[in-house]
Amino acid sequence: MKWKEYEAKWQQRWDEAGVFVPQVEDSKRPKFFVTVPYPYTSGALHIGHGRTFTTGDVVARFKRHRGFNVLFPMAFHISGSPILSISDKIAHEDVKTINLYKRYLEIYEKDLEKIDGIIESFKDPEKVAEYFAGKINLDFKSVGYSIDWTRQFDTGQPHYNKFIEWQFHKFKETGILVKGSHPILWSLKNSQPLGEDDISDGDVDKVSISEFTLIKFEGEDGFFVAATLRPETLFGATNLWINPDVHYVVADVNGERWVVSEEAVGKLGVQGGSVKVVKKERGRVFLGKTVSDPLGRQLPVLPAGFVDPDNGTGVVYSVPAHAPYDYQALVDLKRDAKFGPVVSEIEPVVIISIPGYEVPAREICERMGIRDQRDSRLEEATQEIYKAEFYTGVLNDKCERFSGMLIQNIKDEVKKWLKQKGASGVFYETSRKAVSRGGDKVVVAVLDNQWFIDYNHDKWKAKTRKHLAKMVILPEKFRKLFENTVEWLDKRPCARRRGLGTRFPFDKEWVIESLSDSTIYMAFYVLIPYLQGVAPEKLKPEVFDFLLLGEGDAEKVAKLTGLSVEKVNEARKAFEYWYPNDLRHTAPAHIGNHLTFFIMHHLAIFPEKLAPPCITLNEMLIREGAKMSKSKGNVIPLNHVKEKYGADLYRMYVVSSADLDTVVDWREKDVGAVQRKLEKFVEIMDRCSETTEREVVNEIDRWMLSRFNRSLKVCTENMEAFRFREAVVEMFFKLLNDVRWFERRSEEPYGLLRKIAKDWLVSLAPVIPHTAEEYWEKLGGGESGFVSLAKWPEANEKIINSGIEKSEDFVQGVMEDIRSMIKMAGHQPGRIYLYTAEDWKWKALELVVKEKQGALKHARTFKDPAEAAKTLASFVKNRVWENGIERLDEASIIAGAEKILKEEFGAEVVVNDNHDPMNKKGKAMPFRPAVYLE
RNA sequence: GCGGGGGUGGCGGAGCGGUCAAACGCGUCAGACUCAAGAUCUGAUCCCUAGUGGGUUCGUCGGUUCAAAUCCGGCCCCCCGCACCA
Repeated sequence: MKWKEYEAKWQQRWDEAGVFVPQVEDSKRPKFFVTVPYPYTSGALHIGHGRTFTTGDVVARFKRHRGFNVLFPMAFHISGSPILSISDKIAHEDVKTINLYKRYLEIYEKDLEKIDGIIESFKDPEKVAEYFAGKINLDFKSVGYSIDWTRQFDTGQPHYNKFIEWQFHKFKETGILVKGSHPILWSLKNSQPLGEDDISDGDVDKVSISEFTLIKFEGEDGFFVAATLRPETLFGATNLWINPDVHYVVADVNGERWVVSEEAVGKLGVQGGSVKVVKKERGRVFLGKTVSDPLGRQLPVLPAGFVDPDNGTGVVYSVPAHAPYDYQALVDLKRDAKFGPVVSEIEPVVIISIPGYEVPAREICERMGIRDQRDSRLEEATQEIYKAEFYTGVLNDKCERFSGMLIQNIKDEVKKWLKQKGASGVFYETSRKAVSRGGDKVVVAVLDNQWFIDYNHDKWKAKTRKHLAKMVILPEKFRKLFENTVEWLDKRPCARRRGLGTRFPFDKEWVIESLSDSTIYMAFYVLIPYLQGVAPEKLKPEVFDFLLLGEGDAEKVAKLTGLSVEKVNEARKAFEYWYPNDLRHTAPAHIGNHLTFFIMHHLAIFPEKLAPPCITLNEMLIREGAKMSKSKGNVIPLNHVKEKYGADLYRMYVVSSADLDTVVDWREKDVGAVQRKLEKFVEIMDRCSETTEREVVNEIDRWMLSRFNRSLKVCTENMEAFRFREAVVEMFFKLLNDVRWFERRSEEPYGLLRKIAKDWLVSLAPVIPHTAEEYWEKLGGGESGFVSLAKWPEANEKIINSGIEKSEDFVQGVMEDIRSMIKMAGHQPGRIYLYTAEDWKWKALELVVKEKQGALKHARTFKDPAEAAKTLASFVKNRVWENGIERLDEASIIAGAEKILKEEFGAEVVVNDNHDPMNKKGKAMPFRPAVYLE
């Protein structure tokens, strides 16, 4: 295909001419600063990622045509743990990872020999980042993004680190940075935090952290510590359960003596406790003993096989009235020789009232016919009771101060109360049993000295709500998601133990978390041209204070950095010129974190006028109805676009096939349809470039120009409103159909089309820039520079002519009628007679348009009042006034369309002839001539 | 569970109070071109009807209105997010 050639050609020319590298200007030309989040460089990007960047590029290009000085920069994100994990895995010869990356490399490397060497280099994480950054850069160029690459950086660079350090200094000054402890998923074996990616099946079956309440039961060996998710059930406890066959330990925990399972003691050790094991015992050793609960009651310790030593503490208190497992275990134990007598004295204590139950656990076990405590249906029974109790349960008078309260309201209250009594603590457990990809068990650890960003700090949220209300969010339906996110954001850890990025400035053991280091970096794009020559260690916070906030003075910054005072002032001026970031465009997936941080961090540091004014979003892209994923093997890398489809086809498809808030479905068949349209467009442009421009000679020429200007008007309005699909459908697809019609109707279509060809090219240049450049040059536009920088055409309203368009609609309507009649008749006519409506029918129509229902009373004034009444009534029924009907000279319009009618039907067309054997004349209505075929 | 978004023809999807039997595309059918296939072009594609007319449709059940795919309420179903993950 020829466009492969010209796409590369124009990309190179743009590059050489620096077309997309803007300068700070003093002129009145307004600036427009647009960003799309920098990609994470752990692998190849695919056409789904490309959708977002393409949309951003369309905006950037459109704004350029509209006279803005546009800054559209790009950088690369390498912060966080994924790239590090990849390197680690490759260094450890992880076959799966190595194969995955080999496949990635095959996308880019023709020379397969080189792949092993590159993989080898990936043992260094920086090489991974560097490699993919380089490739993504080329991918982006290959689809024609109008990016200013002179500002490219990555988030591991020392200059960037200094900038992020400054950001956190600011956070500290404002008081939003706080310190505390925090639970995370952890590998006990490697003493390392585990992210979703590190956990086996972590992506499909998420592991979350559950908070258990520890409750202490005092016995002669120390405290038996039970872990529960439902501390309020303590009031109904009747005994403790211990698994007789597993190992328990007696240990010193924070100065107290505790009895817990062997598994639990390891977990306690990483949850902030100081733990020392005193001795290890089989569970059965403790059976039959008595403990006292926090309410002062004496409870027996009994055996139960269902107790899992690896869930919670392996010590469970029994609530037989409400927990089916507990109830059934007691029933089972009644038959036991040793414990039977003790058990028979135990009565379930009902503490929660729910409709339909007296003693819920007993009734459900009996109803379901549970056999024993190994019965698998106990799980189901438990769920049912728990659910009912959570939503409808009310604590009864056995629950002291909590009686009468709803379960769902009191959990935290009970925890607080138990804590005050000194009878409880907190224990974290994973929501499911999980192992890391390396095979070690996943537990929960509590990190002390964790740094948080406190999103609830002071007036921050109030300020955010206020600003958000003023922001433009498009599509508007995503606004609610922002509002909700602002509400639920709480303290969020912002430093991690592991990962690439910027060291936490107040504690260098930590690394700034990767979402928190990419929220105000748009400012860095503005500064980077000025900072590149400065040694990073010279970039003290004072430097950024001046450049970004105007605090301090240029002389001091010049001294600190070694830059000249002029240069420093220039940098400050650049920032004042470009900021705020007029538009941030990305995917809705980021609303729940990145985008909201983006807004809030700006508000925390900058004056409100520099906070983001506008965010636009586009949905994802799927392929043939299915999500693209590595495992399905249906991913199309962005790199394949230029070879397989061509950049302009890809861009046109992505923009035209769905609105921003709708998923794009990449369907090969539909892509082919768009391709044919593009080919048609190119063919028209070729013809235009081979012809000389001619003047308007007839109505059909006027029609074409009217259509063009109308489309241009609609297109411009939609582009301005970010409705790109609509804009392109109008300016490309509909207009192509019009041109096709015009080709049939006009003797010399291309001479006339040449008049509008250049404007047409500019209006499509944001979407198909390469084709636009190519034909811009062919049509002689090149003398005035690149089409990418051409002025957007203005629709000429004076040329838009509804009357002419109506006439043409009329011709098409007549053709349709004739066609359907021929179809019904089943044979070709030799002659087609058309009869237009008589004058009085037009008068009737006009009367109804003017007087609506009132027109009916004028029936008498017509020659044939009965006929007139019927006609008037039908016009009223059809509410004809809503269309603002204008009278057409139908006979002469048909005469003007003689050529196409003849061509189409291969028959002579006769208008208003006296020959009317079927008496059709009377059937004619305005806009609907009667037809007789002969 | 909480929060958000949706359910339109054989399919993907526009439409979001009247010009709607519903854009555009895919698929299917017919015709043209071709030795033929493919591509391309032209047309048809809810049902009835020698035509501009009638009938039944937009998850489901109701309601508001002269008028509803479009507004309101109930119900059913699907998708997405819920934090330390980029």
